[in-house]
Amino acid sequence: MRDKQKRRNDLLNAARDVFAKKGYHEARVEDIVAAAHVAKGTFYLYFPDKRSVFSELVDRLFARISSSIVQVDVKGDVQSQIKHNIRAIIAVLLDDPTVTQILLSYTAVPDQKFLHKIRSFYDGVTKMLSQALENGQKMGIVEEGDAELFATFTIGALKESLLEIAMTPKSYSRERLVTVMTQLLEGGYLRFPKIAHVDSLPIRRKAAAH
Amino acid sequence: MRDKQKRRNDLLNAARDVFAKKGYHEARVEDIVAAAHVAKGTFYLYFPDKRSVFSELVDRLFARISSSIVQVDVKGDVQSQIKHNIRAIIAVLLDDPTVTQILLSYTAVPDQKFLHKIRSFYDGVTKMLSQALENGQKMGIVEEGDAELFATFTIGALKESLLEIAMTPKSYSRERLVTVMTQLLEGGYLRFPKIAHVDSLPIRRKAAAH
Amino acid sequence: MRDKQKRRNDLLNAARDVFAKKGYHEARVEDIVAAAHVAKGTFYLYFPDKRSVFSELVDRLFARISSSIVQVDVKGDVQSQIKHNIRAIIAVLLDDPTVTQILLSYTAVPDQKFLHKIRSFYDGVTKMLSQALENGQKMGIVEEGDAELFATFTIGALKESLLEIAMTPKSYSRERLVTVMTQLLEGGYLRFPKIAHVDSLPIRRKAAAH
Amino acid sequence: MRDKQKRRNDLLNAARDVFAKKGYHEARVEDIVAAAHVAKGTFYLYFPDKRSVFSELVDRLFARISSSIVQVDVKGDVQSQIKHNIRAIIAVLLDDPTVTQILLSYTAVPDQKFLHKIRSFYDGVTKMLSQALENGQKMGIVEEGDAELFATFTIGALKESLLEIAMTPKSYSRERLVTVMTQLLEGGYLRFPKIAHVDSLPIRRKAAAH
DNA sequence: CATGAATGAGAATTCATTCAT
DNA sequence: AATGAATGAATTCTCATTCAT
Repeated sequence: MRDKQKRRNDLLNAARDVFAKKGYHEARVEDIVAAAHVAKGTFYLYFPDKRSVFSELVDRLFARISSSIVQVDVKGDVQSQIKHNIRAIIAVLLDDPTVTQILLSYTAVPDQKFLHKIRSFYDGVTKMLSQALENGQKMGIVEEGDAELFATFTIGALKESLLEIAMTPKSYSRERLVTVMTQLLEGGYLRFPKIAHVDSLPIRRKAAAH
Repeated sequence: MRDKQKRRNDLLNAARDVFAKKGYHEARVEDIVAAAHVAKGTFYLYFPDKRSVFSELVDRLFARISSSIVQVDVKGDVQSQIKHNIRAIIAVLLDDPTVTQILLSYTAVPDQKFLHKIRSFYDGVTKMLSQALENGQKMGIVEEGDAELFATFTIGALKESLLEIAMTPKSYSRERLVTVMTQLLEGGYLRFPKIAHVDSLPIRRKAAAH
Repeated sequence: MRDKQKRRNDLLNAARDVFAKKGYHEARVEDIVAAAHVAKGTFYLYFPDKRSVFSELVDRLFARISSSIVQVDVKGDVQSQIKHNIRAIIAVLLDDPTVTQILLSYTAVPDQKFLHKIRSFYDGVTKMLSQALENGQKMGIVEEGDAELFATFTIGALKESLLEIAMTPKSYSRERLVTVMTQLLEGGYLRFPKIAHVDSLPIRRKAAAH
Repeated sequence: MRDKQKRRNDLLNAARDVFAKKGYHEARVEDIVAAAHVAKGTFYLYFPDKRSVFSELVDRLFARISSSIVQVDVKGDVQSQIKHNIRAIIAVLLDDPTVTQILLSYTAVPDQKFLHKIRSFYDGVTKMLSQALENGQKMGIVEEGDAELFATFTIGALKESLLEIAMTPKSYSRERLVTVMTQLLEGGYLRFPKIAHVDSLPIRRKAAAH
C-alpha cells in the first residue's frame, strides 16, 4: 500500500525533474522511467498517459497555491494580508522550483487544451486579486483605475521575478522579495521631480514626497 | 523576384497563424502549407525546416523590439524617454499580436535551445533596463534598492499585460496602457494610510489629504 | 542543331562526372544540371529521366567495347588476336575512366533491372570468350577444362585490374598491362618446384609436353 | 535473452535476403520487417538505422574472411598454403551466397563512404597477397614482375568466379574451383606453340621446358 | 527552347502505448 | 504487480518530375 504510493511518487518526482530539464515534448517516457528506476510498462500502471503526469504536477501546485492564499478581508489589516498572500505564493513556488520552472518558463506544455487550463488558473487568480483591489478602491486604499489591469500587472511582476529566482541557482531571501514586492506595489520606484509633471500625473502622493 | 518574397511571406504568415493557434508542436508542416495554399515541398524551398520558420518569426519580433527601444539618457527628460520605450514595446508587440502570443504565451517552443534564446533576449532587455535604473538611482530619480529586481518586475508586468491584451479580442487603448504603466511604476497602487499602521485600520486617503 | 547535340553532350558529361563522384543514388539531378550549367527543366528536355542518362552512358561504353572486340579466328594468329582484344578493351575503358569507374566499381546502379543489364553484357562477353576458348581447346592451344570458368576468370582479372587503374591517378602503361595479362594467361605466375608436387597436379599441359 | 539474439538474427537474415534481391536502395525497411514478420518499430529496436544492418552484414563477412586467411609462410609448403587460402575464401563466401552477392555484385551500396570501406578491405587483401607474392619472388617460386598487379589479377579472378557461382543456382564443386584456380595461377591456360613466340615472351617456364 | 518554382509521392525514423510473460 | 519487447500511427523531409512563364 505504502509501496504503491511511494512508487507513484517516485514517478511523479522523476517526471518533474525530466520535464524541468527537457520540457514536456523533449521529455520521453523512457527518460522518466529511467529516472524513476522502473520499467516502461510500470509507468502506465500508475498513470494513464504522459500528459496526465504533467497535469497532476501542475494541479498539485495549483492546489497548494490556491489553498495558501487567503481571501483579503478589507476590514482587517489589508497590508499584512497582502503581504501574507505574496509570501504564501512565493513559498509554494520556491519550495518546488522545478515545477515552478515548468509552469512559468516558456517551456513546452502538452497542448492547447493544457495551455487553456494554465491560463484559466491565472485568470482565476487575477479575478480574485482584482476583486480584492476593487474592494480596496471602494475603501480608498487602492488607487482608482483599472483594477484588473493592476492585478495582471502584479501577477506578471510576481511570475517573472519568481521564474528568475527559480531558474538561477543563487538563493534569494524570500522575505527580501516580499518586502520589495510590497514596496513596489505601494510606491513604484520612479521618482520624478514633482514640479515638472504635476498636471500630467495628478495621482501624486505627497506622502512619498517627504 | 517579388513573387519569391511574397511566397516566402505567405508561408511566414501562415506559419505564424498556425503556431499561434496550435503551438509549435501541434502545428504540422502540413497545416502551414495548407494555410499558405502551397504544396508540402514548397515549404522546404523557402525554409530548411520547421524550426527555422519559428525562429525567423521570433527573430523578427526581437529585432523590431530591439530597434525601437532607445537607450535612456538620464540627462534628458527621463520620464518621457521611459514612456517612449514602453510605448514602443507595446506598439511592436500589439502590431503583431499573433507572434506576441507565440512569444509570451506558455505555448510550446521547439526545444530547450530555443528556450535559451528567448531567455537570452529577455536577459538582454532586463540588463539594459536595470542599467538605466542604476543610473537613475545615482540621479535620485529611482528608488534605492535592487535595480535588477525592479527591472525583472517591470518586464514581467509588461509581458503579462501585453499577453493579456494580445489574447483577448477586446481592443485596448495603447496610450491608456502606457499611462497606467508609467503611473504604476511611479507610484504603485497601494495606498496604505501612513498613520494607519498603528491601529491597522485603513483610513481614506482622500479624506486625509484634504 | 549542333547546339542541341552539344547541350545534350554537356549533360551527358556532367552526369558522368557526378555519377563517378557520388554514385547513382547520391547524385541529384540538381547536381548534374549545376555541373552542366543549365536549368533543372532543361535536363528533361534531353532525357526522359535520370535513369536514362546513366543508361546511355553505360550503353555507349558497351557499344564501344563490343565494336572493338574481334571474334577470334583460331585459324589465324590466335595469340595476337587475343592480345588485340585485351588491348582494345583496355583502350576503351581507360579512355573513359569515369564511366569505367561507374561500371566497374561497387557504386550504386539504378536498380535491379539495370544490374541485370550489366550482367547480361558481361555474360555476353563471357560467352564470346568461352566460345573462343573452346575452339582453342579443340586446336590444342587452350588447356583442357571448364572453358566458361576460364573466361569468367579472365574477365574478372581484367575488370579488377582496370578498376584499379581507373581509380588510381598513377598512370600505367597500357602496353605493359597487355603484356602482363597475356603472360599470366599463358603461364600463370606460380612456380612450384616440380618434383614436390608432380602427382598432386596431374592436369599438366599435354600440349606443351608433346 | 536467447530470444533477443534470435530476433536480431531474424532481422539480419531478412535484411540480407532483401538486400540481395533488391539492392540497398530499393530495399525498404518495410520490406525487411515484412520478411522478418515484425513491426516497423521493432527494426529500430535492434539497429539504429537501415545503413547499419547492411554494414553489419558486410562486416561479418569481412571478419570471417580475414580470420580464415592464413599468412603465407614461404618456408613451409607454399602451394598448399595458397590452396588453403583459396579454399577458405571460397568457403566463407559460398557459405553465405546472399551476402556475397551483395558484396561482389554491382549492387547499390549505401553511399560513397561505404564504398570506400569495401575498397579498403580489398586493398588490404591485395596488399597482403602482393606481400606474399614478393616473398615468393625472392624464393623463386613466383614469376618476376609487378607483384601488386598479380595480386589484383588474382583477386579479380576469384571475385568474378565466386560472384558467378553465387548468382547461379547451379551448385559447383568447391574443390573443383580450388583446383582450377590453383592450376590457372600456376600455369595459365593458353598454350601457344612455343617456337612462334619464344622471343616476345621471354619469361618462359623453365619448368615446362624440362 | 529554357527556366526554375512548384509539386507530392514516398521513405526513414520516433515514441507513446500495449500486452504477453 | 512489474517488465520490457513489440507495435504502428504519425510526422518530417527529400527529390525526381512537371509545367506555367
